[in-house]
Amino acid sequence: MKQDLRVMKTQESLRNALLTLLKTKALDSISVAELCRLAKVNRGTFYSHYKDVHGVFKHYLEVIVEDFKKAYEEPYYRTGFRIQYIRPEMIKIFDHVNRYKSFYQIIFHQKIPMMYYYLLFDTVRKFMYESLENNHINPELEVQMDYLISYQANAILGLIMEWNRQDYATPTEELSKQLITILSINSPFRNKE
Amino acid sequence: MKQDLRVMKTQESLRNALLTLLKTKALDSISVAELCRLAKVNRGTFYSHYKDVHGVFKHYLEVIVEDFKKAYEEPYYRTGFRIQYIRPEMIKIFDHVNRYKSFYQIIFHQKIPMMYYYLLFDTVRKFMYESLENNHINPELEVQMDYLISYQANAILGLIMEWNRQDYATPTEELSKQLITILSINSPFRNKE
DNA sequence: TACATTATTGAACAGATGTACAAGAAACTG
DNA sequence: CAGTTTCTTGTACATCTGTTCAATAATGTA
Repeated sequence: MKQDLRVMKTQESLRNALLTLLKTKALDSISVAELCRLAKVNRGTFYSHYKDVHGVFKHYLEVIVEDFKKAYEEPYYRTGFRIQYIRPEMIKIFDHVNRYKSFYQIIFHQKIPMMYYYLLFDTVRKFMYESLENNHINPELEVQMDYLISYQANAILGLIMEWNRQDYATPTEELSKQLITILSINSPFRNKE
Repeated sequence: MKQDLRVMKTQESLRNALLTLLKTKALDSISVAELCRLAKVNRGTFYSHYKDVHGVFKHYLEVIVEDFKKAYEEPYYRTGFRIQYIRPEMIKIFDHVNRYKSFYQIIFHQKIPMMYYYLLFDTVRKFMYESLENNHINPELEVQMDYLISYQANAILGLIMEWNRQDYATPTEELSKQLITILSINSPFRNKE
């Protein structure tokens, strides 16, 4: 049983309308009414498909997360996460973010709800979880996986947020070089000795 | 020139009403109209003080950030950030978050705008910036301060978010122990060898 | 205390939200 | 192709938003 043609038409129309509106105004300033007017969809119909405008936007995020996963899961990544190999892995991620920066700018915006951030956070966490499993590291250390993963995953997102804050001025190559340097620092705030 | 008494009364009334409403419903479900009804403040008056309900909530966040800073800036913290001394520093922060967890639960909620997260992020970044300056580390390494700081600051927030996700089940002592262990791992995903 | 200043109120407005329901239109199914 | 199912539409309603404005009340000050 496939999708009803009318449903597909309605949703596609709303998605196109959102893309059009996003060219000229911020996501959080787009109302359901405005979106429906442009898409020529009855407002009642809208509410039978989505809860709010974010519901429509979420569709794009799913596409992006899909690309994110693809960028990450290419065969040679499965080699692990050792520091000397981190560059080719990360540059792919940074390339991905760079490719979709117009969306990341929206997602990271002050007025946008945390839900999108969590989607990214969870995606990165899942990647790291798999990496850690494959490499079964530090069984002697008493670290709760969840904390280690959340620490590392959010650190990467912190890097990307900084990149976003600087309007993606840093080239991806430079960014991954920065990451390598950061990772090579043993303890984050050690003194020189 | 001090504040007008009427202004103070209005704002206090709105703040109290918000606290009352937060006991029974989520921040994002509280409308300006409802808040004003409970506070017995004219809606027009509301808009001459705040832009929306978040404007009122922000006041509490300022109080919390103030406490955060106090928790961080106690004299002996100025000793630096070396790994062996990180425990007493961090436990204070974790204690702070634990003390205000009902607020952090709100801030970290899916539907809440990123603005509060940025406020935390910026606060932690500022702390780290000062720590790094005092300890003038790795001048030989070519790291852009901004990236290093955003990486580290967001990593800590990742830890706190994970704590929040687990409903603050982990005791603060255990959490700071986890942090020490994580920091002691040289590269985040090194293989054992 | 009297006066000038400033804040609050109430009312009104156009537009938005979220929900409901009957009537009509479009799509699937045999 | 006909019939049934499902979706969309139009309309309506109560409530909320954000803004404006004149009238009124409270405050600070000379």
